[in-house]
Amino acid sequence: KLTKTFLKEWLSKYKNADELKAAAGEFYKGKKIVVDFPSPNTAKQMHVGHLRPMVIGEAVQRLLRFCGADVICDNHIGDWGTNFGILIYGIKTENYDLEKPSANPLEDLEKLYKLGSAKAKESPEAANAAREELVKLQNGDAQNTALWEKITDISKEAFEKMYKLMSVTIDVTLGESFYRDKVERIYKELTETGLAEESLGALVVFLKDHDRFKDQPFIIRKSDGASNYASTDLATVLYRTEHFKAQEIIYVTDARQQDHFQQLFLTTQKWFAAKGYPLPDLRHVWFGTILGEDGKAIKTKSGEPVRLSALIDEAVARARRIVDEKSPDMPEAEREKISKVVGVAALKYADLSQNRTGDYTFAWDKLLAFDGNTAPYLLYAAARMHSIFRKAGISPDEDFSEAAGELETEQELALARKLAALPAVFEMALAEFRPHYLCTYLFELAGIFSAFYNADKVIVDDPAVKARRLMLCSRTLRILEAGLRLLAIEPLEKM
RNA sequence: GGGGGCGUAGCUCAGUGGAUAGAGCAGCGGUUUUCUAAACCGUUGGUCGCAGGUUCGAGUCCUGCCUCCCCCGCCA
Repeated sequence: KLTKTFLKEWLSKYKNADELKAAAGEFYKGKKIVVDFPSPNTAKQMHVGHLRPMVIGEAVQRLLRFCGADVICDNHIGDWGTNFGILIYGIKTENYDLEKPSANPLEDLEKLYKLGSAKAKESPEAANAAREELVKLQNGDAQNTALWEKITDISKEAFEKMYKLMSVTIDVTLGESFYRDKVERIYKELTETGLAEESLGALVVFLKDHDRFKDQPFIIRKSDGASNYASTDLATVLYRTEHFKAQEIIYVTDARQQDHFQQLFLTTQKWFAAKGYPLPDLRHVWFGTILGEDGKAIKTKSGEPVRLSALIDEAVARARRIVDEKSPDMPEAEREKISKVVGVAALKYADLSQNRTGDYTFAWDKLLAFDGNTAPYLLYAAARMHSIFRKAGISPDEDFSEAAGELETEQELALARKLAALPAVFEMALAEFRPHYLCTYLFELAGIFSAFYNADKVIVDDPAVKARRLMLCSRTLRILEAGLRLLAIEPLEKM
């Protein structure tokens, strides 16, 4: 039971995001953490499958930073592998000019890959030619290297646009190609320490004291001698430990990779222990699948993954229709800006508000519903708070605590109690990196505020009542906005 | 066969061993001369997949079973 005095003191103490951050900074105080996300593959357009790693990863990294961690967001792109042989083969057989301007170069590359892939399936000659292109690339052939670099540039440029649109933070981009020359050391050290062994021509790790992984191999070098996901991931752990001095590494990927990361973590533990390397905390923050109405992973009618850009366009268009309907008097430019913010925010929030370990059903109506536990509801609540201060001609940054009288009404107390509950929310959201706890809190906060807003008028004659209600509005606004920003949603002042 | 996840109101989902299991949507009924009605208030709706067990107390922990989704040697 929190007394009125305690609540008043709490509200007087934590006035804005900076003060909350200073207090929250104790949680992770200076801890060096690498967050691995969203890590897409190059030469492909982003699709609906990239939504979750982007929004969950970004929310997690922002929460960590807010709580005092020293974070590096490392975008571990898939820019190396067997598929480049087929792609280069496709580019060459079609005489495609990568320098030629195109409305959607990534879409062109996808088509070329499909073409090359189809040909390689049809004829052994084509399959061989594709393999040769790969070997040439791997051996540093000038022409193929130039093509590969251009493909990477085109991909990165397209990704940058998406990151900007989605407010995704990238500190470094060290993809799989970066670790090309770093895998030899992995083979050597894992063999030396007796962890890796030859099996069916491949180099594999069997974790002998593990019920399952004693028989299920962790393949770290393929039988053709090439590296794979496991090799580069091992090299990456080492690099992050040695170069970044990472104390914790967080991988944000889908649930299907759980076995991979368990094997990676267990192997790393044994390997680092044998070599005396400092072992960072290794965490796999995994998430479920976005399902279609049929209960299967979402696809378009033709069976293709839904483009992320198409999803965003649709969200913004739907937001626009609502803005036009609700605020017809607003200037065109402002309606456009609000639609963009609301549409993207709705898309992100629909994902973040779900417990990440479950699958969830995608439905346009639900994803873009502006009722209930959604971004528009929260944004609207914040906009109304701003409106109060605008109408009153007072800044929300003023300190109202001196003039504020004791909290009185049921709604005032409910709001104050909810505000003071914030620290527990951080604890919960961070314990297992589940941003939906923060979403639930913000939704409840906005709901209690709305009830308060309806029941207790803020701009009243009594100066003590007015001051304490303005104080409540100011604190609610600052916490709501800070919370939205942690979810990478930029609040609006009007809508 | 082994492993992971899911199963809670008509639908979509929350739920930290603790009180009479919650929200949104849908349904029904209200609220506006008053700071933005994208709001608020009230109300209908539950064998928490099934069966045992532990506990003063289980949606939550343990065991077994069932449905569905996913993973399990050269993709990432």
